[in-house]
Amino acid sequence: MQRDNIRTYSNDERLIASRREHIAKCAAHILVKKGYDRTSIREIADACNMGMGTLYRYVGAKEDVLYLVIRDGLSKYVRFCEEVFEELDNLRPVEALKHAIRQYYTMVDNSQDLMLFAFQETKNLLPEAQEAILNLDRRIVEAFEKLLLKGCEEGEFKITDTRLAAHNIVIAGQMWAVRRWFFKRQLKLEDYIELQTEMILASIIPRPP
Amino acid sequence: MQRDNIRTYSNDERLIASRREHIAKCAAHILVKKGYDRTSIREIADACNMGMGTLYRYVGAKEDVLYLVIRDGLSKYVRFCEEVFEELDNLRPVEALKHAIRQYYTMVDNSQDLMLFAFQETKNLLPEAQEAILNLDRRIVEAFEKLLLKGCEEGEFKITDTRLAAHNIVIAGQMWAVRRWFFKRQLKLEDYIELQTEMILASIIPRPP
Amino acid sequence: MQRDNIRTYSNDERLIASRREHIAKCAAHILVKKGYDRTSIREIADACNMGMGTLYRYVGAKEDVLYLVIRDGLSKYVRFCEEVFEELDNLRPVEALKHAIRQYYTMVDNSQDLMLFAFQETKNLLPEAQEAILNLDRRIVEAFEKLLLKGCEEGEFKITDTRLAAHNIVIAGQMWAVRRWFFKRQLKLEDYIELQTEMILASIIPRPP
Amino acid sequence: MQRDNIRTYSNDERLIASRREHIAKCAAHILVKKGYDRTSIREIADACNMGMGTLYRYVGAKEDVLYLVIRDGLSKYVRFCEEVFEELDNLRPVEALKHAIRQYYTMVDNSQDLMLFAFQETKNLLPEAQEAILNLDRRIVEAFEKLLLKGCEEGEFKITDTRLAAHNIVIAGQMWAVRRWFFKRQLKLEDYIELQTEMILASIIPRPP
DNA sequence: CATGAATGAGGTTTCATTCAT
DNA sequence: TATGAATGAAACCTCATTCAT
Repeated sequence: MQRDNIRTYSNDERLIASRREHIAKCAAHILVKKGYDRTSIREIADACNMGMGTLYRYVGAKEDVLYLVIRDGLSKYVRFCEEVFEELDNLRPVEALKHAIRQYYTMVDNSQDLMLFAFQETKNLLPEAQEAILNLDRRIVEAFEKLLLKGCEEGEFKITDTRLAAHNIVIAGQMWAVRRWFFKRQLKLEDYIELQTEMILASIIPRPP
Repeated sequence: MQRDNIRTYSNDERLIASRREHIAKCAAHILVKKGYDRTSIREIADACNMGMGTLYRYVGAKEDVLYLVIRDGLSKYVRFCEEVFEELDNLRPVEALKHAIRQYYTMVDNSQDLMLFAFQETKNLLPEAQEAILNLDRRIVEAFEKLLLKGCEEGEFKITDTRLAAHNIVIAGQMWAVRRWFFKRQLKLEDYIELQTEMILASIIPRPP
Repeated sequence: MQRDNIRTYSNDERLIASRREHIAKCAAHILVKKGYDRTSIREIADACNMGMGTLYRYVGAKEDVLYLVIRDGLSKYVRFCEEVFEELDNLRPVEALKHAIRQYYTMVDNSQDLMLFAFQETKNLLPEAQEAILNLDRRIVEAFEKLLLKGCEEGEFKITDTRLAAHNIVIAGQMWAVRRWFFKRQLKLEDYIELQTEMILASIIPRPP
Repeated sequence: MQRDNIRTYSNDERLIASRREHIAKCAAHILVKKGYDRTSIREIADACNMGMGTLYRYVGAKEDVLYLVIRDGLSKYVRFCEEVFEELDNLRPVEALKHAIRQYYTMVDNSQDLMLFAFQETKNLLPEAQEAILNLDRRIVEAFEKLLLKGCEEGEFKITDTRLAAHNIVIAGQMWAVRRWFFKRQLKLEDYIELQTEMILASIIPRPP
């Protein structure tokens, strides 16, 4: 796996895909909870209601499970974002951005553990797999960038580097998960969204001369 | 260690401190390069030019080496920042902030690997040790907050939540290390600093009515 | 193990039991010969014709091997004694006791090494496991006590404290194993049995007024 | 040591002897409490208020400390017994034996821990050292045997094998230490002495025809 | 296709002993 | 003479992976 040319014992592509999805679903919880290195294959197999041998029919190495879990978890949200953002097309740019930020930050809040996990454990993947994960991240950034570009075109935003601006928006969202120890005591998600939105808008809405 | 009341076999506080510093210095490179879980005690000891037994005279467990490395690396920069920021006192707030950002981001750039490492591996520490590390982070945030508050008092900045704003500045800096895969291909540090400074200022400098 | 609720990786109770028996059998010789602390897990595994990992599937810690060996060895003999003593029911008390002593002392002689081993190493077990071992010892004492009590009832013995007397009989037998260095040079088992029997009887057969 | 031809760094025989006595005294408690294998040289040295290096000036190996402790502890009591038994010369044999038993059993009771320790750990000594320890045991047996022989000569005892009888007396005493778990719950030392004395006498006092 | 028993390399940690000071 | 820092062999134990069933 990971390289998508993993040696597998099965030839039924359909079965393989479905089993891998099952694995990604079931292994997520225990991996996220215990950490990659501290979770054994046995525990993963148990969590998947499989024998260890069976697990290895659909996965080439432990690392592959990690990849499946992260990819499955993140791509779900990427797709969700892309769909949601699509629907914002008929809103004014500022409104669209506000909605997008809210959606994204809420989504991050809902899957804090997974995000943090992906942040910490992606390093354990092979370079190719890492790249695949990072691409998911890129797609989110690009989705925001699209909104920003549209705003620029319509003259509502003034941004030197839209890619960077989009990036900052995404980062600020992820930080809600990664640095929750910092915020949680003094800030509610709702406040966080509001404050960050305010700051973001302040930095991209052109000021009168 | 970690709790700073580790069982040690030596009573010479001076020696312990110096050896631990040595360990923090020498272990950093290999730990950062290979990752905590993939580096064995034997490798760490070798990197420190010590026998394994000697290492364990100054450290209660492998985890302690991780703590030493992270704490040593980060605290060096925290102290550096605090000192540098002190000297910005006589500058106008905007200038002071610009300088501070430049200093901090440059510093992050210089110790990219360590920052990323700390980000990914702090989770392996005991809660108490984690807290100690996070406190270092807090001090940086507070140092920036101080600058922002001064700017607000002097009427040059207008910020709803200075803590959050300071936090965003720090995050953006750390992101240069954590997400270098994202930037490196298209942005030089100098550009990054300039662009981020621009966006940050835009979000905190009050606009004329 | 030891507590009989050891964490095991297998669920097949039958297999576990059979493997543990195998371990008890195979590990006995080397453990008895080299001593518990001086025998490594690797040696034990070799003696069992197993990989170390396999050994640990059926045992939670090295200590458990010790428990298995001692329990297996002793319980075999306890059962043997209880069965043999049962058959002495129709003999006159004096004859029954004589037979019992002979049987027990002979048995001790046959398993000298194990008895000595059990004596010396039981201290390494967890309290619960120690208790289990000591209970085996108690059963032997009780078996003898039953014979003594019967003799008292029938007026053939006169004993102030039957428990203590039974205890002495057992001790004298075990001493043949524990202190063989003392006896072996000057006494054959046969002589030892005869002399001890004589002294024991002298101390419990009432003398005519 | 042990072989009394240990390589030592000192030439001052007097100093060596005094240091070794010191070691035997100071190490006894911790060794008895924690067991030989579970006590480290460091702990022993600490207990002796010495550096580890210093300890090794007077001792050739860890085993030697064990030997010193056991020999020192036991010989103290052997000498005590021999002296006490000497003073019983003018008593009638029965009375003398009664006193001797009481003295010995009481002594065992006072040094239960050491006796048990010696019992369990002597096996860790070199054969020569084991022999030295066992000789101490022999001396006690011989002391009792002397009393028994005197009684036989004076016609008050009738014993087939005085050595064995003496041995049984000693064993019964040591059992108070070794099997305290068995007795302690139901028997006080005083009772134990009385009962054992009764049984011993019954087995050696000739009965009228 | 499914299973889990078996494996042994390799992990962390301890400790008896030496030797420079 | 006294010290204790340094050492590395060897201890116990885990676990990713294979393969016979």
